[in-house]
Amino acid sequence: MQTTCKNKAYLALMQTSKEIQECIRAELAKTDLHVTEFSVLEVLYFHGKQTIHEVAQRILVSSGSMTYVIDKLERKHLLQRVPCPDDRRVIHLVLTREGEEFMQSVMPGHQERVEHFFGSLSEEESGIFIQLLGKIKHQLHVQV
Amino acid sequence: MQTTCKNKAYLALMQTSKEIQECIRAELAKTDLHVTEFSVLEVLYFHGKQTIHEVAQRILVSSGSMTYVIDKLERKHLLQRVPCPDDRRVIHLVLTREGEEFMQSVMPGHQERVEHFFGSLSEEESGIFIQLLGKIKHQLHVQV
DNA sequence: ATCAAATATCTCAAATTAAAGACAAATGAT
DNA sequence: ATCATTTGTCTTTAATTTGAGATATTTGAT
Repeated sequence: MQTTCKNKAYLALMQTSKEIQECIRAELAKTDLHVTEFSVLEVLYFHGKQTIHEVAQRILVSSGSMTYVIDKLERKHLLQRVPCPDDRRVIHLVLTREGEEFMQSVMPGHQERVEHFFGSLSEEESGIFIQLLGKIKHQLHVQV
Repeated sequence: MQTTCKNKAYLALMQTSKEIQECIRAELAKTDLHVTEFSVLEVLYFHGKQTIHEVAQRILVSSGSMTYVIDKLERKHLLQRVPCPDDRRVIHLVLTREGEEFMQSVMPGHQERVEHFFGSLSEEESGIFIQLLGKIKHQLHVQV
């Protein structure tokens, strides 16, 4: 029944991320947004105009889910689909002014919460943590 | 548009865990099991007999999902519900012999994959990683 | 002993997600 | 220029998950 050190790391990683997701969900409940919706807005807020495909790759959801979640966000007037004139297959997503304002009002609290989550880590430890995650993430794409 | 160091850590954590989950899903596709089903089996495999409630807490899914997923696993003869005589509200989950054998056949490959994911980390780094996750996880339960 | 509150599981409806395939547009090889 | 391939989005269907409420049991206070 012995688990290796790597397995411990794996379990800790998966469980911690899930707990964080749960906290974020609870936080977002007040705003009538779900985690996936918020993730889309977050990408646009930080990176500006993006194609649907780009956003999907960043937040790792299927194209079907993207359509669904964009529909909802568009109905809430938080973002807009903008067809790309250069490539007619492509649709860009942009925050509406309302969406921008919404994010500006929500992000401070969100950031604060994130700061709190990682508050027990020193700057140095945060740096190390990011670096280790980078190594792991890189390794994921290395073929066996 | 500047993101803090902690926010980078947060995004890296969430994205890496999601990518890993995606890898695991792809791996499990061959076995006709879904991630949640496998997670339940994993808990039982490592910790032995557990109540439904205990498993739910470990893998962080709702009670409704537990019922659903246990039904499926029971139909596949991989585990059994065993009512607890001491507390008649409680139901224990135990791997069947078939379930035990299945896990024994699958775990080596799974472990190998996990080892691969974390293969770019030294033993020392893995230890640090676990330690940092522990700090973060602990902090999650600290009230603001 | 009684009763309110807490706990463990289940049920069912609604929301979310993924998976597969369809379609249109762009790309690249010939 | 043509055509197969790839890319980006959408549609549809089926599977999964949550959330709220129901039930049964236990616990703890009176």
